[in-house]
Amino acid sequence: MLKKQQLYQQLKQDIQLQHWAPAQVLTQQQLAAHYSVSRIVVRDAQQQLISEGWLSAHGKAGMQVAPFSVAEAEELCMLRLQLEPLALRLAASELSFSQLGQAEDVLRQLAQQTNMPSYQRGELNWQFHRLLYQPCGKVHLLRLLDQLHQQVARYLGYQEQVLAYTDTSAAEHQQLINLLRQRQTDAACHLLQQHICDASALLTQHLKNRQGA
Amino acid sequence: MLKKQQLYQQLKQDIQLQHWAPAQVLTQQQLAAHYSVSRIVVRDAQQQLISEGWLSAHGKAGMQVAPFSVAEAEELCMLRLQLEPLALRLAASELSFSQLGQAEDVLRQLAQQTNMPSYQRGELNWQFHRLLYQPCGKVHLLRLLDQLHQQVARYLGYQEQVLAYTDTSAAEHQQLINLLRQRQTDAACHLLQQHICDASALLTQHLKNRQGA
DNA sequence: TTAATTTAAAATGTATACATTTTTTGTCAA
DNA sequence: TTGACAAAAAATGTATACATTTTAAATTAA
Repeated sequence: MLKKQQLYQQLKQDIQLQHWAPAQVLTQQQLAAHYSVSRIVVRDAQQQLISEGWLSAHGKAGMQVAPFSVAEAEELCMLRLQLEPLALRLAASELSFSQLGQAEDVLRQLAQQTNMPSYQRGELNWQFHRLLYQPCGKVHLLRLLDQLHQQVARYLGYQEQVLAYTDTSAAEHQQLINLLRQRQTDAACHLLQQHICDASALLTQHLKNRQGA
Repeated sequence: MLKKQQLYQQLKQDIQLQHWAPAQVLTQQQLAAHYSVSRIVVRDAQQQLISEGWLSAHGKAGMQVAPFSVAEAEELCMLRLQLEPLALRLAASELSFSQLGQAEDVLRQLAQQTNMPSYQRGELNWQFHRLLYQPCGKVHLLRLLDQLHQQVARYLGYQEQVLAYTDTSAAEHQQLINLLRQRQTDAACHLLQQHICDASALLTQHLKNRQGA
């Protein structure tokens, strides 16, 4: 087992779940002690997390957990809005019925297992979207979308129910599948755009309220 | 002086200039010896370059210089085509006359100093574009565009004159400035789109010819 | 000769140790 | 008290050393 990769995953998740607070300053030693690994391992993970935007170099000493900002959240949503419909458009003609079925399976999971922790619900939600984009075959685009999703996920604050998977969302997802199965690509892309747009508005409004409080 | 950062820059440039060939497999020790640093330093740089797509993990041992593929080049161009006009649109209303003047200065440099090595011409060309996007204020988008440009730059193969800065390109750049100065945002974005589209076509065609030869 | 298994070499992952830089603390003078 | 300067503590950058894994080689049996 590669400790490096383990620590990378763990640390990223801990940031995502806000076990390390936004804007908090961490030291290599602190993390090495906390996770019981040597500083070398911390450095490797740190490097990767910095270049993915989870951490930022903090002056000459220490690293800072990426702080929250409404502006950044809006930017991330904007990028999703720009790129996900593109990915879907490229993937649409390649999407096999079996793949569409797979995506539907994920939807069913979401609908049935209602007592799942919201962290997992978020993951499943992305898995659904990801399955639809996958066949576009653009590695850079897909990697980028993965990163965007993870960054947005930070802002969702998984303990909140407000932004969880709603009935409306479920219906839209099903409709998306239907459109794709009928090869109505334009309509599907448009629906997706609307879907992301709504989710973005919900998120940014929520953040603004929270900031005010 | 941080050796880590130095090596990162140097190694990236060496890959860009194809001193390390595409698809070549490198070892940490090899690089440590070649650049006269310890393996730790190599690891730090390696990690960063992997997550930016210059290198890829190669099985369990070694790293591979990202190979060339026409498909990847096309994808990178597509992403530029999707994102740069967006950045320009967001920046357009914020662009001050002084900033437009700065961009024009870069154009003049390109026009006058005709004996510049093509590597530097490429850099100046990007500097011009970058100045126009900067005021959009979207850090993720700008970082992304920087990375895209650098990756595309690999494919340009700076020794070639074919893809160098042409008169047509110069004229289009100037026209872009004029449109922006008159706040004709839509026209400017459209011109930019055309500009990138042409450059992309030139590049991919060139790659396809090269592959056939 | 060839295939397979064992053995040696090399490369990476990780830890520890040292050097340098940065930050903090503490003392002393104004 | 405050400000500046010096000393010490802490954190990071880098190197070396060790352990583990992976690759290559070599020896042996069929």
